Amino acid sequence: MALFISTFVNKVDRKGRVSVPATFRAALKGQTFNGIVAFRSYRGATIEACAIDRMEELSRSLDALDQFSAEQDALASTIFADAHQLPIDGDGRITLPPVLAEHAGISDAAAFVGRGATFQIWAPDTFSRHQVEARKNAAERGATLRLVPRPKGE
Amino acid sequence: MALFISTFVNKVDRKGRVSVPATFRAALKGQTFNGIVAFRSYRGATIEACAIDRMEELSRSLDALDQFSAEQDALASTIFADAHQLPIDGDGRITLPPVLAEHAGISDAAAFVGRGATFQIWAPDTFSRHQVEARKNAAERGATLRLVPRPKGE
DNA sequence: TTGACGCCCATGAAATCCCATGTTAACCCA
DNA sequence: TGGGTTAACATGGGATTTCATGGGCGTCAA
Repeated sequence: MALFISTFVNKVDRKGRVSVPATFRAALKGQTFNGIVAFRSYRGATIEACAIDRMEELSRSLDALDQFSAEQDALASTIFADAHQLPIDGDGRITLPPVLAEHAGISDAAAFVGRGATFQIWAPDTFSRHQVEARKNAAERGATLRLVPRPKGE
Repeated sequence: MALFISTFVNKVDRKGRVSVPATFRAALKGQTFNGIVAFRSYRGATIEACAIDRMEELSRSLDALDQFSAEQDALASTIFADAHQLPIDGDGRITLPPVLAEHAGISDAAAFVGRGATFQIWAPDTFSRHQVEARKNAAERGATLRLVPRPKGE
């Protein structure tokens, strides 16, 4: 299972390219598609990203719903239609599509933020503000987490 | 596993030809039929499309319904009877049959919309309106998708 | 003959690959 | 432990290929 940890800030060059942090690339090894899948977050000014495996899982989950149902339709067009497949080039970089960069307010630098099985891409200053908020929030609410037992065979 | 992701808008030339997005073509590789299967959606002004493999799956699912039932008959005649096999030419294009183009209101451009295992073909402006709706719908209902565990051996 | 269709080629723009460089971090050896 | 060497990585720019798109030509059938 791919694990994305820590935060890295890299530059965006005039072609719109950014290096994907080396540790993230390592986590992506052995996928059927050498790259990431990215889409606009519907919760804020950030880009959500994950490996293609996760999309395959999502697709299977969609198949479990009734084909041609309204629910299936809404989810499919929200998740898959808006996603972008970003291949990683020989130098470990991706090119950010303008739509995504604008949504996140990214211009000359991008912050890669690990979230476990997925990660996010932020404009660095937007992220620092967000992080302060999130920490405060967690402290106030005394957020806790219960560990889920490991599935068999992993 | 074939996965159709993202949205691409391509032009329709005066012969009725459209380029199938390169990534979609890649997802279609290794099929028994080099092309797509397309039929009019009965839910809206769009064309449903998928690989030939998917039709075989649908056929199996259809067999699981009661033979001669109203539902089985409805699906069989809306999907299979209406389906067109559209071969992909040497330049990666298909020719849209007038019946389908008219149903979707497509004239000079077509939007290829990924939905995981399948995709849709829309008139670009019709689709943008639909997408706004779908997003709102998904957000309101807080629609989430329970991830289905990965099958063994994958 | 005319139109539908398949096949081939030309073109411009955009995406991708390739190489060069500086900088930082890891490593090794005395 | 400290200094020097090496390797990994991020980054910039140029070269090359892919891709979408337009058009032409021959074939076949109505």
